[in-house]
Amino acid sequence: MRNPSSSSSARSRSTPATPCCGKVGIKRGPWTPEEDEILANYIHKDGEGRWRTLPKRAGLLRCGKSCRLRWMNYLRPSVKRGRIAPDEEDLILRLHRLLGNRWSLIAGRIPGRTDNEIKNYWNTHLSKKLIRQGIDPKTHKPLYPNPNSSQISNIPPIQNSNPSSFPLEENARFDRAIATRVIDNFPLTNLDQFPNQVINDDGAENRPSGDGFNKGSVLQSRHEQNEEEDYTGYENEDTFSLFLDSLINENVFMYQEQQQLQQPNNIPVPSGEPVISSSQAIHHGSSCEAEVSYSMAAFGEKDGVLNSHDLA
DNA sequence: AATATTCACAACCGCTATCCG
DNA sequence: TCGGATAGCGGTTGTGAATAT
Repeated sequence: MRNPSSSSSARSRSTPATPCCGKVGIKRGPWTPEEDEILANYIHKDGEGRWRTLPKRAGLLRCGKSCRLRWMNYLRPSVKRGRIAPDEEDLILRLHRLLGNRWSLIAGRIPGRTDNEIKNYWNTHLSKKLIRQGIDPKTHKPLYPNPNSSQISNIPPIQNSNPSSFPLEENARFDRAIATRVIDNFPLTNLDQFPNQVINDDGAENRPSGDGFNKGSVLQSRHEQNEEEDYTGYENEDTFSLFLDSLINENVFMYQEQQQLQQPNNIPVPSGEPVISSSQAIHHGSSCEAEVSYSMAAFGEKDGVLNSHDLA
């Protein structure tokens, strides 16, 4: 991996002089350690935000957009460096299967990883890996439905970091059934209101004010201002977060049961999906356990909970 | 050793959503 | 209501490093 700060600003040579902010004389290309230090020191002193005017205030010959990107993707203390771990890779696969190219949403569930990093990792590693396995990385469906006509039949399968997460197609059917139902109940704006989350040293999750957290904080302030009104967005946010957490743990029914406790008859189950029986499981406690077993069997896991050793 | 190719990823671009006067 | 400013997102580009020939 090349050192992003040590290389010369070759991009500025090769790219036409059309700075993203429309200003001439703005430096582009790789950041130098000196620039990094100036930016980091300034943000530590004055905080994030007001990116357009930040370069001038900090004394940088960069556009605000570039400063923001550099801070978000590289300089932020919460950014984790290093290789994507197998369990992180597996989580990316699962979340992508559920959310598609919603990189910021995916990144929000993987502490310390940025959307850009996950996007890059997907494009350079995971999408190719899925293709080699005969799986369409966009749909997570088989590229060649008929195995007899498979053009990749002679290609040995890639060993997945977490074999229990495959076969993907089985999982995808299940996940999409859930996702369809949930996304229908969480409009796009609500989905996008889920900020990245930062894990504190003590392990608690916070929602700081920068890096996409503005929407969440605005949402909260709106909620506080309109407590008298029938406003459900904030509840949806918590519910969706809970849902994603449950997916991460592969315990979808924990989510569903909490849904039932909070809002009975909240999410209609579409017909024709295998998960439809889960609603029966909720309403008929005796069949719940069997349905959990069925659904989790599709994930190749036991007891419906994804343990850390399962991911290792 | 020289050259070509592939890989990995930082950075940029264009666009959209939201805020705010 | 409108329009400018701002923040954020996802797609794409282009570079240096690594590897193959």
